[in-house]
Formats: sequence, C-alpha cells, structure tokens
Amino acid sequence: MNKFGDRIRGLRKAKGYSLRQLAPLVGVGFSYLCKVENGKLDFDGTASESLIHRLADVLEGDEEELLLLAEKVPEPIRRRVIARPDAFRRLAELSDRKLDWILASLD
Amino acid sequence: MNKFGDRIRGLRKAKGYSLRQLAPLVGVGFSYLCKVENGKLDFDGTASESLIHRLADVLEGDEEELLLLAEKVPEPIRRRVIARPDAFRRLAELSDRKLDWILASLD
DNA sequence: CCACATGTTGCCTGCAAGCTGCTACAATCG
DNA sequence: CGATTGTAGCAGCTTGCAGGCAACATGTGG
Repeated sequence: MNKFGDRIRGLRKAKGYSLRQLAPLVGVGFSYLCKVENGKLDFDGTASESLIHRLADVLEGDEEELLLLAEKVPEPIRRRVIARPDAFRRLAELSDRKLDWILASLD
Repeated sequence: MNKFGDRIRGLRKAKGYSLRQLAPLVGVGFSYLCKVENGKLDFDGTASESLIHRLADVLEGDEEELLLLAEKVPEPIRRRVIARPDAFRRLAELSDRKLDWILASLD
C-alpha cells in the first residue's frame, strides 16, 4: 500500500533517472526522495504539495493523479467544494452506483 | 469576508457566552478566541480543525458547515473524493448551473 | 576482486502553525 | 463609579513538517 511512491518510482525509471540525478531537478536531497518513494518519511505523512507539483512537472506525470495518490485534494477540486458546499455535501453522500449514474447522464 | 468568525460569534451569543466564559470550554485563551472571531490571527490562516471541532461541539453547531466556512474540506467529503477521484474531478469542472441541475434530478 | 554508482536509513536542524499568557485600553451597563 | 466585555499587541513556547548529511548496504561492470 504505497501507491504514490511506487508511481513516482515508475515515472522516474521511465525517464532513466537515478535518485541523485532527479533530486536536484526537483530541488530536494536524494535521500529525501528515497524516503518519499518508499513511504518512509519520519513523520507519518506524504510529500508536500509543492514537491508533488515539481515531480509531476519534471517527470511529466499527471499532477492531479499524483495528488490523489498522495491522498491530497487538488486545489481546483478544493475550490469548487468550498464554493458549492451544498452540492458537494450531497454528492459525497452518494453511493458509487449513483455517482456512476450521474457521470453517465452527463453525456 | 469573515464568514467563519461571524458564524462563531452568532452561535456564541445565542448561547449567552462571553469570550472569557467560552474560552475554557473549548480549551483556548479568550484573547485567541477574540482573534478567531475577528479573523485577526497573527499568521494568515484559520483556527485548527480540532478547535473547530470543539467549538461545534460546545456551541452545538454543524461541524461540516463550520469547516467549510473556514475553507477546510471535512473528512467525510475528503474520503469520498479520494475514493472516487474520477467522479469528483469531473464534477468539480461543472458550472454552477449544471450542478444545480444534477441536484434537482436527485429527487 | 575492486571501483563506483545506486539505494536505504538514522539522526539532526530550521521554520512556521497554532497556540499561551500576559498587558493595556475603550466601550458598555447596572 | 466599578465591573464586565471586547480588542489588540507582543513575547514566547511546543509540535510537526520538510528536508539535509553522513554513513552504510547493495549491486554491477570490468
């Protein structure tokens, strides 16, 4: 259960980077990157949003996907939830099946 | 533009508490509470989630509503977004009008 | 076998969030 | 008047986040 780290590692290998090569490109130390990939950060948590942003950039990954794997709510979604709390409170209570139905009816 | 503080103040008055009375009930100092209500915290930010939780409890307010006023995403909603990112990424892109339409069609 | 790149880990630090806890002063009210 | 209430400023303090450094392990080609 380390979806985020595994994804990062995958993207990194795909680009042929070593930890020491990638680290300076995203502005952190290589040892920190290692911990990020293995989910071994001292404090139980994940990388900061700004680091995820830089990683997505350099590795050409989907930033929102990475944020979600790291269990963070991406800003565009967050803003929308805050703007329309009435709507999202209700939507959040819906079953998977009803969500699917709504998505289908959007076309 | 101080929705959260105003709401807290309203709830507090409704219960007939003074700042100095309420403060110990939620475990903070009265001067801090004053700044929370007036949005004058030293660091630009809002009260912590745990304080909001205690306030909702003591003042018998709706915790999710208060969190949203403080521009924080409540846990139940957060979990749902993480569980169904595909759905919420799309829903977040919808206009207010389309959201209203969906809500209406839920009955 | 050695040299060297790569990955892993433990400890250590800087900094900002989220408070505490005074203090002082103005406004309000019985 | 005296007591209560709200407002504000300032100095600290504790915790957790974010990351650095140095040493150690593992692996790989020559």
